[in-house]
Amino acid sequence: MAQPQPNILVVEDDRETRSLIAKYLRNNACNVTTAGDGREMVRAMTDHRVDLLILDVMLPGEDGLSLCRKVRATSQTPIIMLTARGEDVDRILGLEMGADDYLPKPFNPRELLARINAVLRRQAAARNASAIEGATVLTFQGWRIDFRLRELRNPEGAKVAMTSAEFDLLRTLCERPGRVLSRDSLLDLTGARDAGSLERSIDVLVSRIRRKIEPDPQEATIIKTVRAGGYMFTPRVEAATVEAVTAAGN
Amino acid sequence: MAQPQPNILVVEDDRETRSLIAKYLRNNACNVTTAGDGREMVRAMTDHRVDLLILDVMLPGEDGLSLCRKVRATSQTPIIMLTARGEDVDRILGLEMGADDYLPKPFNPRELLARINAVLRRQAAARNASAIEGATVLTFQGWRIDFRLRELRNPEGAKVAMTSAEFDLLRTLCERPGRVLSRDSLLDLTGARDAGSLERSIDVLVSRIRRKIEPDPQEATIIKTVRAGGYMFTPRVEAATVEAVTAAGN
DNA sequence: TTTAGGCTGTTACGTTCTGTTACCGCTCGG
DNA sequence: CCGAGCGGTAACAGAACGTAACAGCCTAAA
Repeated sequence: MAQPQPNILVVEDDRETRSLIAKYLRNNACNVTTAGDGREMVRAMTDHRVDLLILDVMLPGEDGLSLCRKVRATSQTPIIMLTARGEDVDRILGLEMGADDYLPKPFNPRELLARINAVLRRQAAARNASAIEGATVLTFQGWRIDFRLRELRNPEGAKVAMTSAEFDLLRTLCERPGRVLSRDSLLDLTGARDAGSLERSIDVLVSRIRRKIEPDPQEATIIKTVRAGGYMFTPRVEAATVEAVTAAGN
Repeated sequence: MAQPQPNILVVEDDRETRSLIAKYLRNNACNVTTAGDGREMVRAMTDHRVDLLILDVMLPGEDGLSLCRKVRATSQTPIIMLTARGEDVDRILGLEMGADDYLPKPFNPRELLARINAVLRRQAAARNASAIEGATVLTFQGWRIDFRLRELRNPEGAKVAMTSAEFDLLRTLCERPGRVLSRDSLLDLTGARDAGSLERSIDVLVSRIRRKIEPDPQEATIIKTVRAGGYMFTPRVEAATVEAVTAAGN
């Protein structure tokens, strides 16, 4: 859903198990990296983006539960825990709610794949839902976009005048950060399709938006161009929902 | 809306899971009470106000679905059900019983918090909407509009003269805050359609209203224009208090 | 009934917005 | 190094919007 080939990091000390899992997943449209312990895991996660973590509970050095908690402290990367025995399951469920799913060994690799897909799907849905449904205010790099008031404020808090079409496009982009959106789908998503418009009009709009929000419009950093692909909104986006609800309530 | 710290009651028999949820929520600006079964739940709910209920499906004695139904019979307290391992059956049952959301175990506490916020937000919005529907007096940004007396007062309390077409349009707009209304539907909603009038007449009316209520008519903030869409009333609208209605009425 | 005054929709004109086009520079493959 | 294709953006024209001005209509008082 998010992307055709999810990046999966397998953390498992037993070499044989590890390569077996990796091989099976690679045969099923996954990019797989492996790590034998916590240190290797950390290195792998700083090296490249990881979409999902498969984490053995029993590991040399720092154990899986502890690693799970640490990962959770800084990221929302989904985690599937592999437990040695069925009896441990309750303990893991009770003690460590940071994991998104667990799988008792021994397991059928097909089931692992099914759970991976389920977790990724759930996550994509949740992220999408929370962004679309609730949030009336999103923030990125200090900027603040308010869908309700249809206004944009820069990091200094000053209002930045946006026209309707510019606002709609920026909104569409920053509701889907990190995804490449084709000109075609942008026309659909902004509802500009009916108004009879060609794909190049998106380029012009992007150019006009960049002039307003990019520090150096010559070298775009917020809205990146993907050659032959479309555009991508790159900053991390966060919903300012909680503050908004609280503030609105009073 | 009710308050910055919502009162949440967690009903879950497993002590460890219960205290973990409670701890996490307390760290995230919630007042939490806990109960281990249905009886404790009822006692907690009579003791103090509960803004949201988190209800495990599997409970000793009366189960979660049954409790959910009973609560729904007498109150509108929002409910989030915790279901054992993702059985769709539970989900459907739970939603039919009147739960507002469900969450399959195991779950990420962040997700629980996100759903809590979503449910509370939804409820606040619904309550506000129904309050607006029946109200005879609405307020926004200190302004006060009284449908019965057909008068508008500014934040200083001074009456602002409105013609009846202006009043009808303003009323129509501020009864539907945050929604883009097309010129066409505005003609319908204000009942001006019969009077044979073109869509541009809405523009003129909006312009006249703005001159009376916008601080800077050049840059509208209360009634926003959505190009090729229509107009939107942006301020948060609240139904005036009962006392205020009485006072104003006499 | 007449008349004055206010309300309302229509028209017209200036302003702003937006899609289209054209031109130029860049990138990539050869 | 070249050519083809892609993207950035200035310039333009058409559409949408804001609003002043006007004329028809209604109401109320004389």
